[in-house]
Amino acid sequence: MSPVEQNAGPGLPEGPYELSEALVLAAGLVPPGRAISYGGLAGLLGAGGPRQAGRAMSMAPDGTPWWRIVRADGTLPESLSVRAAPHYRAEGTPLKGTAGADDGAGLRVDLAAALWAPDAGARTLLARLRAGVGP
DNA sequence: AGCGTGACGAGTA
DNA sequence: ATACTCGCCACGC
Repeated sequence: MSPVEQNAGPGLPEGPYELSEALVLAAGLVPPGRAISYGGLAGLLGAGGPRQAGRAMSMAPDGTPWWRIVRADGTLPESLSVRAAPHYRAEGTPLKGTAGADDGAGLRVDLAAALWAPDAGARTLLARLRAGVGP
């Protein structure tokens, strides 16, 4: 099964989408071991901005891989970083400066290495999200 | 309407 | 690398 099918399943819900909903769905397309910034996620949708992406993640339902959406510098707020640590370890997400806190505080994702570049399938789904969020 | 807040980001010192 | 400022923009009071 392809990574895209694994994450997107049979297909996206019918639009139109709330922007926050589209952002959550887009986050769900990010494969394990990869990551993208809040601003980057919004950029892929061509709508909203980093602050909206952050707010969407804060409200995201369980099951949303929120730890794959990080700040532009690869960090997350401390409390979130601690909760994200086990996921990064399990997914083998490229990290930078792994030395430091063992509790996962202050982790920094190596975005240069982990940055998610949507494949053809994901780009198709993103295009559908873009089309559904505008109107 | 104004005003503070926030899972942001870029620029400057 | 750290600290601080500004711009951003949706929300809630």
